[in-house]
Amino acid sequence: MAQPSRKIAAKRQPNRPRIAPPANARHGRAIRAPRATSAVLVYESLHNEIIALRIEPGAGLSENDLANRYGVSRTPVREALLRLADEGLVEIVPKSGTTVSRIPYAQLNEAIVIRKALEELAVREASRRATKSQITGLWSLVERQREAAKADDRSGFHAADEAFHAAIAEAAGYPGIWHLVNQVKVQVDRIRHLTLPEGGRMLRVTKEHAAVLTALEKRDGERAVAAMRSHLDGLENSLPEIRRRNPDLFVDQVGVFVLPGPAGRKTRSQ
Amino acid sequence: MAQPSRKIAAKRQPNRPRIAPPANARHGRAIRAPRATSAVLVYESLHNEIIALRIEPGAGLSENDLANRYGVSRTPVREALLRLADEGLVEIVPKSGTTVSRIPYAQLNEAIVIRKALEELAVREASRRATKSQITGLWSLVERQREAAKADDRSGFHAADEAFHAAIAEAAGYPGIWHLVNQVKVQVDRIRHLTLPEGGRMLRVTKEHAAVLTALEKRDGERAVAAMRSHLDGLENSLPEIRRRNPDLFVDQVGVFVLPGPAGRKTRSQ
DNA sequence: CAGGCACATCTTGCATACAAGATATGGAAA
DNA sequence: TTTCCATATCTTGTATGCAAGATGTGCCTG
Repeated sequence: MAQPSRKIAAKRQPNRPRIAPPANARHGRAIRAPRATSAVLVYESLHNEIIALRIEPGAGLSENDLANRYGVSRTPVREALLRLADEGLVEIVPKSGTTVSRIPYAQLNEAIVIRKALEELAVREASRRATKSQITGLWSLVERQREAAKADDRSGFHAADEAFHAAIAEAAGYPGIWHLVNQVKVQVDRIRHLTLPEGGRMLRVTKEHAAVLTALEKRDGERAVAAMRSHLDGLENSLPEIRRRNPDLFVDQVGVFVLPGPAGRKTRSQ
Repeated sequence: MAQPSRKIAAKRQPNRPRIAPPANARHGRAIRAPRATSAVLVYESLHNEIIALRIEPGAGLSENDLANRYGVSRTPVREALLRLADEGLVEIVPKSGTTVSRIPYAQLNEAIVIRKALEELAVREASRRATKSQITGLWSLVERQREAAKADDRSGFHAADEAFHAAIAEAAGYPGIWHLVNQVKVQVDRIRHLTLPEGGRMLRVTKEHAAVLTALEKRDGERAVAAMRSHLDGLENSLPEIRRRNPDLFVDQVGVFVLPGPAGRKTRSQ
């Protein structure tokens, strides 16, 4: 491949956009205003399927198969897979194949610790800077969440949960924190569906949010941080039990052999 | 686009890799063991050019031009640009064009604050968990940095600087922190070359690292955190002056019009 | 029966052609 | 002169074909 022959600058380029693109990409991958292209649709579909564990960790993905399945060509499928690989949800081996990543168990604890650090920063700052209207909005989110919990609407509950955390970051003046948290918690999200429907969990989480918000409203930053911390401790403790129940979904260390023969447990999807 | 007709799982797929891919993707984009493909080479080249401001913020990039310049087809160029767009270094407007992002000034402070939170977490934990050999390795990095500073080797100095921070995260047992920090500080890196060669800066930074490490070695976590914090405060204060000297490189808010006519200052590259 | 090697067949990486939309340009009309 | 519109030409998005490597299969050889 040739090196660029000269400094890149500006021969006349007649078709240059005059409007700065929408404020999507903040710190990185993040939201990216859906361009509604086939590639984005495929990406979102695969992302959801993988996060929801509807595609089994370790399963093979073929660009051709996916292209047929979605009725598009390999090009947008490939674009989607490359983004998923950057997120760590699939693993591409150059001339060989692409598989859905197993959940890297060692990263789960790390992800939770990092998330706590980021969200504590957010809630501390939000306690100082949140406006009255932002606090009102947060209360309405808590209320919406309570309603979803009572109606046993898990999907709506989860949506309100995410909106709450995003709004905290927004109120802190650091909206990028929520984007980062979203990146960090990708693998953690995959085990969300594995938590047993422990009775009253949703109402408990709602109360924890309310506790955070009560402290925040009183501008008691440290108490808000503590409440957020204990809120986020919830999942961490249940990790070992979840793994015990679903051993095949996890992997200890990436880069090791997966024993395929009769000696090892058959871990490949088929 | 058709929806996938049935649950994705496992018709027989003869060519499935048996070796788990190398442990590249940790939390996200991150390192990704260089696949030495054309797309990666183009990506790395463009990434470096943009970070070093050798390509002007606001300049237009055409896939065709880049393909010619690098002597490859549009396909790998496109793959590189998509990754850069996810990182926030370029902005793609669908059927119109691609430009190098201007530096979003508002995000710089946020990035620095987030970085501080992450690195404080890392150094606190490293103070507890670092092994003797890790501490020895850190001292050698400080020494290497001191040598580069004395030799006025800015590039070597910067490499050692980054290695030091990465090693702290490693010693903390949270290597993913460094990957996150790398993502967060992308835009900040772009103004690194704009700092005036304030005399003795490199030696001062080296001393700050030594202070962090001295506290860490004594297992005095809080003092190490404080040292790291003041270390990272350095750049934050110089932001306004840097912007004052290079107003065209920055943008306040994304999503606004860029006045192209004679009424406004001509901000496009050509 | 065991080991090894050639080959068929899959995989991803890249090049190229086409499609559809956005912008700039130039001329026509007021 | 100013405004508007048709159009040429650029842009990115997608489809498709080819290339090169990797893996599984089965025959061949010992």
